[in-house]
Amino acid sequence: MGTFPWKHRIGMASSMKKRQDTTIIDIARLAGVSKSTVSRVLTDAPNISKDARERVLEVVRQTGFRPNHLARSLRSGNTGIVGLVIPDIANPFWADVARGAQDAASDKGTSILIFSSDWDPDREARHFRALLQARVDGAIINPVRDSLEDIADFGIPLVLIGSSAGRFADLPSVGSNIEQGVAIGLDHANTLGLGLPALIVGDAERSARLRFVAAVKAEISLRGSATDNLIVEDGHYTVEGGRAAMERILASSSKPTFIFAANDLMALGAMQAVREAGLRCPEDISILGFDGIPAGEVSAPGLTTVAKPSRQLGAHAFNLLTEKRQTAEHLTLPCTLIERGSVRTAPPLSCAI
Amino acid sequence: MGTFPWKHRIGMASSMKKRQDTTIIDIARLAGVSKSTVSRVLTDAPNISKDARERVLEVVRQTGFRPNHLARSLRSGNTGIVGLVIPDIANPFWADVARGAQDAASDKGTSILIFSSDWDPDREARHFRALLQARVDGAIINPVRDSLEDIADFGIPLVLIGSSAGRFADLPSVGSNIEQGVAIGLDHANTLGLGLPALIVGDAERSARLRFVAAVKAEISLRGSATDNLIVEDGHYTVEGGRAAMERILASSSKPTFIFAANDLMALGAMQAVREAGLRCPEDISILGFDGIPAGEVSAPGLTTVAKPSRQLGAHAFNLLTEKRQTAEHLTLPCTLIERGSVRTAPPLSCAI
DNA sequence: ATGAAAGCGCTAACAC
DNA sequence: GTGTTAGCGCTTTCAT
Repeated sequence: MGTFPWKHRIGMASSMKKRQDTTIIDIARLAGVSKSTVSRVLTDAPNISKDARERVLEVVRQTGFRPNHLARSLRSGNTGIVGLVIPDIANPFWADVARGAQDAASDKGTSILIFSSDWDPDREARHFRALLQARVDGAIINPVRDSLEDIADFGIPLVLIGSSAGRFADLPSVGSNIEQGVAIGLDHANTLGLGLPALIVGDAERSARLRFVAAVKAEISLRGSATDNLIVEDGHYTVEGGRAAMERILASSSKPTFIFAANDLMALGAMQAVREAGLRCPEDISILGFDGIPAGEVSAPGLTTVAKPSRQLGAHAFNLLTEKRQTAEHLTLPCTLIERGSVRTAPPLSCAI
Repeated sequence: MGTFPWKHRIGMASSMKKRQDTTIIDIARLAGVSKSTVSRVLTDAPNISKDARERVLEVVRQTGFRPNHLARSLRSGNTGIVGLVIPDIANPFWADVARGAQDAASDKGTSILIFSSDWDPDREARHFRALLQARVDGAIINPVRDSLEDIADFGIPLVLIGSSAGRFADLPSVGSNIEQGVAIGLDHANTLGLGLPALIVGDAERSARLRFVAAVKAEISLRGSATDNLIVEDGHYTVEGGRAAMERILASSSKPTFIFAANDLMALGAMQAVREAGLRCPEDISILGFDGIPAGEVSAPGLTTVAKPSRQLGAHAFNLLTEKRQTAEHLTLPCTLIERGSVRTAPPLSCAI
């Protein structure tokens, strides 16, 4: 429990307003009313005479009084704080999700406690505990694993976020529509006559991988092609992993000309590998990403990708948290295609529409 | 004030442990001691019999009891929460700073309330208020403007972070060493015989710009060159701005072969502009960035840049906050050079060592 | 419409 | 060493 014995107090500056040791009682005395009246004014309670309200408000203004949120929370039961547990705030996709949640929360006067789990169940558990003790009003979490036994009876409103979120029928969730995203990506590729993609995917333990691969296979089957010998390489969701995966693909006997990566970081890594191998993107190999992170704008060529609505994801998650619903709602937001330069746009002669 | 009337409570799952309505009193009764004893055990106070301690601990374990942090905070005066106000959590540099602070805080059992100010004084002010009301134990802030009148008498421990942080003598601060960073960048360039740089910088209102330009001029003077007709273009710290600035430079009569951008985003934008103009980087134009964001790894060519120790910045800021010092300490962390491919490495014949 | 009083769950004097 | 007693600053009945 970090303690802060050193209360840095400098200046006193211009206004000379005292440190916040003023309480509701002082206000009451100054305004010539009881502390209940002050409380009522401050909480916008009904049945307050216009006169009393104005007197109190005036004193509050003069003193610069701000009610102690802690005391208020202890009494009323809610803190005006929600928790957000994501894999890594330094990951651009998740940072954007956090930003979306933050903005939505800010609109409602709520603050956000952010934690990074690093996909580590232990860290995740620690963070859950911290959230509970902070008595947050609710939490938005991207569950590390598929089992949530520990958090199911958290006793606070929960919203799950991310690809695997929808799997928990009991809990409200918001995620992007992977299937639709894969569909528009593959649709685009098909329009350009790109043929079957080789896949670079994330870790097998995470259900996101299964879902992505399944969606790709479904989409390919739909077009009447076989999915049996689809190339699938692990890229661990990182640039380095993507590069290594691409190197393996390049070294193999198969010579795919179209790579579909399950996230942008891996796509970018693959792009580097392609370049380092002396090949050109998109002329020799087309690369399609999945995320829509800003880094894809500045690569050369720019990364064509299926963008997830990261910010909206965060915003909707927050809104879901505040709405009082009886049934667990499952929101699925659509992805959009961002065309940049990493996919060969000039279809060959034998192009099939 | 967001209220959460809907307490989603599902499952009851396996453990059937009740909702946290258990209090320290229940524990006391169950353990056959008084509530003070329980409190003492829970706060690791001295003078507790081994026997009592064990009985209490056992009951706590069985009930899964977790003390109400709110009540504890109200009484003890500290919340175990610190605030972090940065320009934008979706900005990779700041996200990394946040991550550093988060990790340092996590080690000490402290949680972090993160806010994005968007360089907007109003938003910043709102966030300050939220922090105060949440009764955080302290705050790390990157001040939007150079005046801090409002926050000087915050009454809570404060640590300033960022380039302009050191300007507030009264408040402890941590920032990266811009002068040293500029020096190693320009040193590198000089070694390669790159000549005078054209600068792409941020907005004039922020002191960071002045500091950067001043450092560059100082460094150039030191080498005996004139700094009078240094090219300086605004890039507003964004990719788009950097691209536009580069286009302006390209369109001008001056034909610099070396660009030094005050942040990586602008450097990356400049790189795009160079490419779009049909020129090559680094053969025709060398580009040096300043930040060290991951996106610089995946550009083509990779961005050579002066990296700020973003994560350490956050970590040190947090540590500064918790340390009890009497004097306001000013920490300045060194930058490091990351060589990638955007600076021409083969010096011309007329190279000066 | 307003005041008095009773806590929210916990920590910190103060007794013993 | 342990229990008793006050509150922390606020919201919320319950009277009036």
